[in-house]
Parts: sequence; C-alpha cells; structure tokens
Amino acid sequence: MGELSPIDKFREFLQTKGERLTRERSIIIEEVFAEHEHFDADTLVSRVSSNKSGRRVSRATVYRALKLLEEAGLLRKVARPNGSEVYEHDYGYPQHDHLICSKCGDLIEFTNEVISAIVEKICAENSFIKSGHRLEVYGVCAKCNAPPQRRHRKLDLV
Amino acid sequence: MGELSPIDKFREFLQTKGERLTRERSIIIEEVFAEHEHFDADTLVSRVSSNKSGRRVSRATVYRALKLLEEAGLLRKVARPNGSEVYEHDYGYPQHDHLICSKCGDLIEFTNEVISAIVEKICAENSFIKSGHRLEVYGVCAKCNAPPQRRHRKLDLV
DNA sequence: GTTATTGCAAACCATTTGCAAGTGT
DNA sequence: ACACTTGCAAATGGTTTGCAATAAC
Repeated sequence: MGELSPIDKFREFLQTKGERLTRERSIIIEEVFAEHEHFDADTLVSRVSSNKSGRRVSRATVYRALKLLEEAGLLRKVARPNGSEVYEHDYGYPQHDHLICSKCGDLIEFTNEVISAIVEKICAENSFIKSGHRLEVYGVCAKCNAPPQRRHRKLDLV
Repeated sequence: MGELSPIDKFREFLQTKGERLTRERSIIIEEVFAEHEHFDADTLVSRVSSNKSGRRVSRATVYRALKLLEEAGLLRKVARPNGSEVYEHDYGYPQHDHLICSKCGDLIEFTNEVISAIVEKICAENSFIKSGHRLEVYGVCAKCNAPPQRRHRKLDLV
C-alpha cells in the first residue's frame, strides 16, 4: 500500500466528513507541506498571501484549515515559544520532542524511544488511554549560550 | 536551615527587586498556598474576590502577582487543558509531570526520575542549558473511560 | 441546485497596560 | 516624601464567528 500524499489524505478526510477540497484549502496544504519546518498561523497567513498563484487566502480561512489539518492528523501543535502555538507535520514523521530556546525561539528536535516507552508504561499503570504527548524542554541553545562572540572577528586579522 | 514559608520566600524575592509586599499580594499568596491544587488565573480571581477579609483584589493585580510568583519560583505553569494555562506550586514540591484528561480536564500527576535523567542527557548532548521541562500526556482518564456505568446502580439491588 | 465555504469585519477572551489615586517603607 | 502599587477601563493580540456572497459537488 503506498502512502497517501498529504493532500490525498486530506481529501479522504474531508470526504468522510462531507466537506470539500476547495482551491483555498489546496493552496494552504501545498504551502504547509512545501517544507518540513515549524510554523505558526501568522507565518502561514503571509505565505499564502504571497502565494505564487497570486491568489490570496484570508486569515479566517487559514485558521479554519489549520483546525481541519490537525483533526485529519496531518499537523500537530508542538510548542509555543513566544506565546503563539507552533505547528509541525504529523503525517509520515516519527514521534519526537523539542528543546525550546528561550532566547532565539528555535526548536531543536530530538527523538528518544525510552521516553515514549516510559510514557506508555505510566499510562498503563493509570489506566489512561493516551492519544499523544508533548515534551517541551526549556532553556538556552548552544548558539545563544556561546560566549559573547567577538564582533567583526575578521577585523582581528587585519 | 529551615525552609522559608512561601510568603517569606516571596517577601525575600520582592526585597531583592526593591518591590513591596502589599496587602493585595499577601491575600493572593495566602489563597494560592491555601491548598496544593491546580488553578487558573480566573479561578484565583474569584477566590480572592470572595476572600474572607471582605477585601477585593482586582483582576489586573492578580495577573501581575501571578507573574511575580512565577518569577520568584513559587509557581509554575503546568498545562493548558482547555486553552488557558494552569498553575501549580513550584516551591517545596518535587518535579513531576501530568496526564491530562481531555474529557474531564483533570490533571493526574506522576513522577519519573528516568525521564528527568534522559532529558538531562539530551540537553548535555545538545549543549543546551536547561531551565525546566514540561511533559504533558494527552488522553482519557480511567474514570472517563469507564464503560458507560449503569446509572443508579443501587436500583439493581432493589 | 443544494449545501459547504469564503472574506470581511465584528466579536471574543485571556491577558496587559496607561494613568490617576492610593499605599508601603 | 518618594517610588511602587492599585483599580479602572481601554488596549492588545491571537483566534473565532455571523453573515451575505460565492463555489464545490
């Protein structure tokens, strides 16, 4: 069985709900899956506004589509580095968690099977039916934590 | 060295910032530490409004105080079961994480040292200076997942 | 043709903020 | 006295929604 492409998965999802794959939704999903990186609603709104097709998609429609994409299992919210939620692909990508830099806002992904296993065990012990988890580690990334770098380092050589 | 009470810890914190322990802040911290349970800003607002002393504390002041209590290390945000953030005591309580029931909104605490250890290791590997973490497990708790209980079970015995 | 979807602008909701009056040290 | 804090009401900012026009099936 070949894996469905995101858009086909979405089409399938919409069909089971009696909803429609509109031009706007196609544009949105195309932008969302153009690259595998984290994004927030606002960023997506500007990306679909400057869309090559010249067609604009309203903010409201983007928000409505994001909700559907989450429901469909194509996206998931993973963090809120600066207040607003950040999404990432949740279709065809392995489970992972994030280190969140409080200075630059960067998300660093990591995977760890042991954590997942422990979470499973804890759920079992509590008769808790897990649907997912989110592990966010806060702190400062290596880059931001580097010693105050000499500015204009090249000048030292002059 | 005896542990400071929350209010003493707060007083100390305020002093180092050149800020004051006002009546309003005292009322708030008393309410916050009256019992060890999760709460959100809105709940706290109503609790300090129906305060026994008859004195009201405004919503703005509660929000300002919550921010200070977090800064002081007395409170931490732990989850957002229904959108709004939930606080809990973070002074004198051991590190733990939560199972979050999507039906009843309950938070079930659990502790696991292995998870903390793994998180430490991952941070080290990434030269990430950790300040804290938050592990939220989503799903349905045992209570909500129970088979639709016969209503009025006692009637069976009649 | 019927029903879902869009864009707009207004509504929402939690949280934050400016400011004048009040309070802690 | 002085600087910090309060309450109020208005502002904010991200997200949602009612509705008439429009598009998918």
